[in-house]
Amino acid sequence: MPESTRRPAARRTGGRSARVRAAVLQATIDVVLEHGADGLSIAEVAQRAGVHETSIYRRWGTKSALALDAVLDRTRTDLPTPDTGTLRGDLLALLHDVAVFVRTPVGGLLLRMAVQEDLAEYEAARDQFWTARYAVGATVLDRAESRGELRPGVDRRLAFEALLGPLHTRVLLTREPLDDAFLEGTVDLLLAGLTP
Amino acid sequence: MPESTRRPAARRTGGRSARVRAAVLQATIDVVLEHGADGLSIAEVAQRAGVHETSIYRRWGTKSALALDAVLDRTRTDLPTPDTGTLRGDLLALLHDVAVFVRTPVGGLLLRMAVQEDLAEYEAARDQFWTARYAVGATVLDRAESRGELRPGVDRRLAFEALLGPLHTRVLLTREPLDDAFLEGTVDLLLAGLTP
DNA sequence: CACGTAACGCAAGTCAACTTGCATTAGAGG
DNA sequence: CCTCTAATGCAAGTTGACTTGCGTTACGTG
Repeated sequence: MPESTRRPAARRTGGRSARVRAAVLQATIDVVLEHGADGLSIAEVAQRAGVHETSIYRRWGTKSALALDAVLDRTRTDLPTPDTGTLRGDLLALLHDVAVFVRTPVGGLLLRMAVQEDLAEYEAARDQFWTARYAVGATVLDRAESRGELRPGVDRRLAFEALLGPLHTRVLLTREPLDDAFLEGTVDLLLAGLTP
Repeated sequence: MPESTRRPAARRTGGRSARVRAAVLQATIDVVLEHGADGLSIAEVAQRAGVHETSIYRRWGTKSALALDAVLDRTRTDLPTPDTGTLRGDLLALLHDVAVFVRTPVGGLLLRMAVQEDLAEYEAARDQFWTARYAVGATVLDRAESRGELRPGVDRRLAFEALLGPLHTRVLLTREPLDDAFLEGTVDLLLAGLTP
């Protein structure tokens, strides 16, 4: 039978598939929150979800892919766009929101998994995530410029990286605390610069 | 026999132990560079090093610990302290050196492994690493202050985090390229700040 | 409501990380 | 040179990630 006469291989959207997926992702989150990211066991997830191990392997393939999908499913990636009236207030609100998110168990896990390079299939998701975040930063900076609070010619992307970079460094590498002094210090340094 | 009468359990420093350690670490680096970090196999390392698997497991315990030890053994953690005569030149040289390092296979691997949290035993090494790096940054900033190039009251640690943070974000999260425009843009933004 | 098939259940097996108990070897100290 | 023992060699086993082949179920479609 020629391939062209067949239906376009309609996927099963609702019903059992959706139930299995929801149960597995929920069980995955539960296990990760209980035993940590390294304590994730496919066998335990399968048992809790009332599903056979094979079903998990056929749909997700690897443990990493399952964990990432579960975390992404629980993550609202849309960062609220602050509008406090001042650039300093907006940057501080942005940085604070991100700090709250990465201190969440799910948020911290997402950040650490994003560092792993073995998940080529999620490149699109990564690009979409950062594009959305950079758009929030650009909006904040555009508003500041229209208020005359921004030095002309500032690259939006560089500025946003300068805002979030120190936070990422602390969380992922040095593991120093994200206290208010750090958040405010980062924003004030970014606003004023190093030169007199 | 009371413990106090025994010799202080002299470790075998030279000889076979040292040879085995060197051979295993060299083989580990070779395998990682060939097959990538995920393609590291203890069996292959043991075979190449002419050593039994058990010896590796008894000394390093886990695959992660072995990989980290091999990378640290190959890493000169001392970052040269630049002295170009200007703050901008020094910051650019610092950032450039770090960029070159993290683009090295071993450097990139070290950075990614530092993110993993399951190696509690290496906390001391991490603290020492970052303390040394921050000292380099502080020296550069101190010299700039004595030349009158630095705004008074700048926190050394925050300034250094602001310099390296964007680079870490690009390498680990967004995976954008580390071209010269990025390095110079980051330094110039840090120097001038966002405000007019 | 009947049919086709995507998705699931089940059993069996592969592979590599990691463990354990015991024999053997080779440095370090006397 | 002799002894003690830390470190290695060796064999056997455990565990969990991941695969494969096949029969079964239940959702989607006519």
